[in-house]
Amino acid sequence: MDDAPLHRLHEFVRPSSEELAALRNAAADRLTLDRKQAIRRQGDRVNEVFFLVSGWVASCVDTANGRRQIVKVHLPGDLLGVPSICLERAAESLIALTRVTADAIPLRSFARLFEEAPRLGFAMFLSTQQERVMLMDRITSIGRTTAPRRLAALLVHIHDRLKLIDERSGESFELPLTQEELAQATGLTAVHVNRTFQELDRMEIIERRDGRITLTDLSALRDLAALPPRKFVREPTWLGSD
Amino acid sequence: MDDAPLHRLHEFVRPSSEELAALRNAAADRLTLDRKQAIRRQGDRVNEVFFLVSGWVASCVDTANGRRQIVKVHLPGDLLGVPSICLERAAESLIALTRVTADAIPLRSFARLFEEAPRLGFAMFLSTQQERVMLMDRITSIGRTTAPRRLAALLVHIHDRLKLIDERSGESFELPLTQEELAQATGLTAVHVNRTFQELDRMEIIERRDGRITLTDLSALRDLAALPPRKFVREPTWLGSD
DNA sequence: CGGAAATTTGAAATCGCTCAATGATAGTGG
DNA sequence: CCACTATCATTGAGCGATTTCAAATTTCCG
Repeated sequence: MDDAPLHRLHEFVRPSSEELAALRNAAADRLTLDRKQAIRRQGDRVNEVFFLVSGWVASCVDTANGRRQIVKVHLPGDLLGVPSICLERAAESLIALTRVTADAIPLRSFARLFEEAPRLGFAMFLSTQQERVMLMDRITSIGRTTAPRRLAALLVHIHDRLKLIDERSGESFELPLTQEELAQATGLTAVHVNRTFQELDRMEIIERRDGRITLTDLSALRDLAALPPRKFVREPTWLGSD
Repeated sequence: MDDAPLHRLHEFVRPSSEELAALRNAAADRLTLDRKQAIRRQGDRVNEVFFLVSGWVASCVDTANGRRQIVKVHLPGDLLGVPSICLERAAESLIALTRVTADAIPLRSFARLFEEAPRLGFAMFLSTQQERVMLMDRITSIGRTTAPRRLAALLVHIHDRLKLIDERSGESFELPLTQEELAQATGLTAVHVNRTFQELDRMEIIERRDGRITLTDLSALRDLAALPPRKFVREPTWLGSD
């Protein structure tokens, strides 16, 4: 009956059943969108956040001169649009990368969660810090590394997150991003992403076949990415006993 | 007696005197460091966060192949090292850009703030979302724009933040970053930062003289940066009346 | 099957990097 | 107060990674 994926904050605390109920109740209506459609657009008034039930979504920032950066690729279980709650108008567009279903959570309900389930609030705080670390790593990858490393970092990142969602997920998965979208995520050009893919192919550390990608040599790919390893805490001791 | 700058979360709520007291009490010991010294290093065990009392600090991520990205330039009033609370080992090094004084806040005390002053907790949540937006904008700047635009974006960003701290601060200020450090922040090379500065000089939108920089044509600089305008909310209505 | 979208290829241009050297500035100790 | 040193800023030349533009091919989808 409840087909919802595990919420991201399960990574940090194990929510009680009341807390889970509070989360469920917060959602107002459910959206369904096709690939390429916008859940909401940069500049829109901020009235809600979204819980991604199924499908992939990109958070995009568009510059004044019409260039688009994908700042985050969201997988099921993610909260979408949270950064913009501190703004009057949305910082990012939320664009469906696949067919998507998402639940809208009005800001008022979202804020109430913090009062009604403070532990959950703190878990969300931790989860946000995790997002910050991932953004920092992404900046580092884009700012300081070459195209093959950037692509490697993105692939490894997605791989690791898929694994977190589904333990059975292996080194082979569907990658529903076009090369144009991969370019927007890595700060490159579609053309150059294409050539870089071929380079990784040639090095035999990845394989591509009809929309699927296989990370043939995951550790080589990880080395190439050159990002520091990140080990996230679960139920940190300093959180206190209660 | 209390020379501490306004805490960043003042941007979102006006804390009560009890809340301010709780904040003050959370701090354990005060550190003083010289330029170039590390408050704490990437990979260190995470035991505390820091409140920056005076001076500038850079949050840096180092790649496995020895390159450094400055992911954030901190000004007085900032909390330092918060992203790493979700990790066992620090994601970033905190490097003093000037002579610095900072208060260490043990994680246990930091967590207690959320229980004792929940409104403050929510303000910190909002403040973190603001950080996320700024990281997203930085990624966009680095991933999708040219060197002059990146430098413009950084300068405008710092200008705006200085203004927030001190209303009297104008378009002219000390910039205590070397060109090497500016390069690490913008994803460029020191050499190229130098040439880009000369270009901005020639365009007469900035002026440089002994460590000071003047944003001669702020709006031109803003246009050049090409980042979307961000208007942060104060005391959002959806936060509820109490 | 037809048309649109996505991938791939090639060639040329450009932006930013590397390397190496020179100047400028500031701090240090004699 | 000056010589000495280290750090930082600046310059030049050549190179290389990535972009741009344009076209060809393949894949996807209705």
